[in-house]
Amino acid sequence: MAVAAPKTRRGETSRAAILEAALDLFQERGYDATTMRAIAERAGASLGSSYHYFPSKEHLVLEFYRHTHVLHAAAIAPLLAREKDLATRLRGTIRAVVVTCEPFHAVAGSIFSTVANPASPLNPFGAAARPLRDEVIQLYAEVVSKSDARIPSDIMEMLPLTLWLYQMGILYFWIFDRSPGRLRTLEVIDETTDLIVRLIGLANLPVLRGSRKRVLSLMNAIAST
Amino acid sequence: MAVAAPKTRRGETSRAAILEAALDLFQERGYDATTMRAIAERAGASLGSSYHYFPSKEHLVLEFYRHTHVLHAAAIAPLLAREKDLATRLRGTIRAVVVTCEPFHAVAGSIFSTVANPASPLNPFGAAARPLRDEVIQLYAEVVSKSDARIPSDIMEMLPLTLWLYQMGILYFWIFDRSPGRLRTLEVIDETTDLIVRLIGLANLPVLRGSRKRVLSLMNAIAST
DNA sequence: GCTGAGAGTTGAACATGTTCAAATCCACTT
DNA sequence: AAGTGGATTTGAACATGTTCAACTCTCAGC
Repeated sequence: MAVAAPKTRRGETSRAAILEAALDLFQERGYDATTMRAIAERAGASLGSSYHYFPSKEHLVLEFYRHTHVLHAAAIAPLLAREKDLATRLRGTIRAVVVTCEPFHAVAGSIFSTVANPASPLNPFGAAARPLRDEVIQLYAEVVSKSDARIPSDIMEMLPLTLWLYQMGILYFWIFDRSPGRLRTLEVIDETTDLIVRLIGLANLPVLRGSRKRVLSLMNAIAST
Repeated sequence: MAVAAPKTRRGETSRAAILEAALDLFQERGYDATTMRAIAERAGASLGSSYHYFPSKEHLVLEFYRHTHVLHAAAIAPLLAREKDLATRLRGTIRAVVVTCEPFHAVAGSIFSTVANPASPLNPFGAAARPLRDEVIQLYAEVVSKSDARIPSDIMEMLPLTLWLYQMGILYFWIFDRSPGRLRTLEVIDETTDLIVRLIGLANLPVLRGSRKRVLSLMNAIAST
């Protein structure tokens, strides 16, 4: 593995060509059917060059995720700037996730299996994925904090991480969704986002205080591993 | 892929030798470091023979999983026969899962990624894995139904499936757990099983009725997909 | 213009999961 | 005993992710 940032203009061009070829081919054929040789060929580079800039095929998928994240963030920016209602912000954000990923639905399954593997450097909980993960969590922090909802600080603290996990759950459901226009996923999103906001409101009930504290401290313990 | 059940005594012997060699090597060296050639060699068979009985290396891992399920069911039988308290039954059952799987911790990542792969016919939500899945869910149905807890029927209906999902979550946490004796996982199990039982008790509160109905009907809708 | 060091490139070589057509074995029939 | 058909076994061949030592290119400093 020889991870290397390009240091010349020529290097930048090569790296960009390889990445673009990879993203295109992943969309066209899926992850498994895309060989490193095919990527190199389409990029007009050699096999070795690909490995000069990307330590492994899986690292190319990570770039793929980064790409969709950028698209997603751009897509929801107007909504987040305009809307103050938490349920609306959350629903719009999660809906935008599946809408943004829609072009990749056919290949999402094979990519998911790679990513779910705890041994993979791509694993969302691993170190390699940390910068991207933090960015996404930060996005959910903004969804919540710039809404007009009044949320207890202990919940507020865990909410972005929780919503990130929730988003992954939705994506997993979405992968299986064969309904036309992915309507079922959208319905589930509408129902669950509404439920989440409602349950946050209920968390202040005295009878729930004990469990709430326990749940939050448990999540804190797990997250700080 | 040429999946084949052995039809002679000789075939049974070969299949058993290959499986045993695989299980041994997985434990000794882990999944990645175990090559199909090494399995064949230790089994005294040829490379092609392994593929005659097991369509892929991952299928060998799946046999591993089936094996641990049998061990797990046997391990908790006495507890389930004796104990009536739901929290105790649940805690014991889940603890037994990770204790049973402990020798295979190093391989578990591959098992999980195999199982989580939406494209694979072995996916737990797919048809091929249905027998094993139903067996596990049935086991959780027994954990709940033969306890002395009084549980509303609508919750009772979704609980086994939910607990099966919960078990998968615990296993995923356990895979990442590097603490000595996997103590962190055991702590999380104790805390979460207790929380689950407590939350079931709270579900009857009038103020939670609405959300409870919505959550359950959502889960029903998802499960019946 | 020459040179050298470092950046970039190359493709052969390797390891390993998987396939497959041919060879071998064996229980049974005739 | 010879034949037969299916089960079993074999290992060479293939596909593909990855490594690496050698090669080429570029350009700053002289």
